[in-house]
Amino acid sequence: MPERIIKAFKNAEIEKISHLDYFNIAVSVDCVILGYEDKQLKVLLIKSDLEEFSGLNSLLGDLVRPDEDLDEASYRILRERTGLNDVYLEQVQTFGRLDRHPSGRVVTTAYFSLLDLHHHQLRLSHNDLRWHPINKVGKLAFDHKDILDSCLHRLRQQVLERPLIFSLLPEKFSLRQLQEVYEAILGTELDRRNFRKKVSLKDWLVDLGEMETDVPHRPGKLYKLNPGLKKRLRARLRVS
Amino acid sequence: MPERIIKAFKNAEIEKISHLDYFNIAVSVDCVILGYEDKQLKVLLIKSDLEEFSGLNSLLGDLVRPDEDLDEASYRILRERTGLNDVYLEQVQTFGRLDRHPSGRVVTTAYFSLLDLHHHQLRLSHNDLRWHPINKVGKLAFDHKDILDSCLHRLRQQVLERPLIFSLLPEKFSLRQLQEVYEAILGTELDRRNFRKKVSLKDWLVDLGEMETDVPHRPGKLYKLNPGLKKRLRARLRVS
DNA sequence: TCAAAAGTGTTTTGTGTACACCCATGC
DNA sequence: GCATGGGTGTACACAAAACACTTTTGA
Repeated sequence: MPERIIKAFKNAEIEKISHLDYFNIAVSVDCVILGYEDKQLKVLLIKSDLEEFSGLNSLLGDLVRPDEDLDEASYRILRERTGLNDVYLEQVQTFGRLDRHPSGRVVTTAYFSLLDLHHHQLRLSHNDLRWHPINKVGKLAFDHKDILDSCLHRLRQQVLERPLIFSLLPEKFSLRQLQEVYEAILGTELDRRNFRKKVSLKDWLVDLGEMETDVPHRPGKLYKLNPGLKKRLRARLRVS
Repeated sequence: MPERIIKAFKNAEIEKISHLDYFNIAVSVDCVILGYEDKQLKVLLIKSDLEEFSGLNSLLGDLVRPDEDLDEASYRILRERTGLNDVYLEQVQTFGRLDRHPSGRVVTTAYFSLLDLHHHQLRLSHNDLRWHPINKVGKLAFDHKDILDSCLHRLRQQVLERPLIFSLLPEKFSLRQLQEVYEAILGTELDRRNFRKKVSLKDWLVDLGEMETDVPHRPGKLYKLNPGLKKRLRARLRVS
């Protein structure tokens, strides 16, 4: 750890231990990358390449570089792993248990991200990357199950308040699709009439004047997210 | 940074830069320690001892030691600064801007803490520690104003949902005192009848069968926090 | 003509808010 | 007896929840 930082936190005890190799704490970010498919919420996981966790999956993370912000680091991971740039990302919590990483002290900040799993630009970086239905995620490497749970908890808290959910859908979608995404996230069934009423009271949607095609039943109207809200989402993100 | 960690995150680019001195990122915690006095919410600040911020106040923080958890580090700061051990503490957010610390790269995790400013065990560690009404906090050192704001935002979000507020009060309190704390936190006035109705519907309070004394008006009943909830608060904390 | 989902309104229930009067105490 | 806050209940508005039938399309 650089001398200047130690001096800035002037403290005899720190000076004593600061030169020990083990004093350094590594900083990483882990991304809970969520998508939606087959009426299920899915999370992108990779086979862990650590011996200690052989056979287990883990979230996508990396060490934070010295020249990048925490937010930037999580955007980088997303970009490297999915090829997507323009996605929703939110910091959730930082995990710092002493024994959370078998190779040493690593403090990690968790982010969740919502994206359209069928986006034409989506290119998974690696064969060992797979989408897993969140209801079927078993044991994960590290404390990644805790991280996943805390991100899902945050997502459930926020999804009714703020128009996050649209990042999971293609640009054009029907009200049924939208409702199914909510049901997948919240794990409950919703009443169709009440749902439509509630959504129509917010200013979230724009009627495209188009209809579904290729459905084996009466086609529904198609909507898109109110373009004014996209900006607000980004602005909100920048605050953190 | 230890070799083992670099190997665990196997990545050619990291290996290249990992031995540079500046690669190391320091990890700190900062505590927004809140108390309540004179119908105002107050935050404990200290005069910054960095030249770059001379004349400014800052939050209480310290580097995280290699052998302590993030949560432990924030408890340690609290203990060192106030002498109090048994206080409410919650992690809020992690701040990692590149230029947030003038001496180098420091990523900090923010916690807020609620305590009884008149607790008999409270012993401030330092003469430069002062309680500042949150409405009169001006410019702070580092990004500490952002940190304070984000903690206050979180506190306001949570205070109606969960029985956090009692940590700010002495063990015995009247409904008026309780209402005044809510008003100080939320920055609004509340209707007394509606407030009492709302509180009585929750299971938060136990009627002590005692009355206020030494008040120049009709004395009110005294209450304490339902003891069952103290445990829940601690349990909740442990999760993070 | 059948299956599947679209689309639409009313009633009930619960919750939040506004508001006014009498009571107990200290001075 | 007056000032101060304690203690209580009711009416209204709004939001959430329950609930059923007709319509449109493709197969």
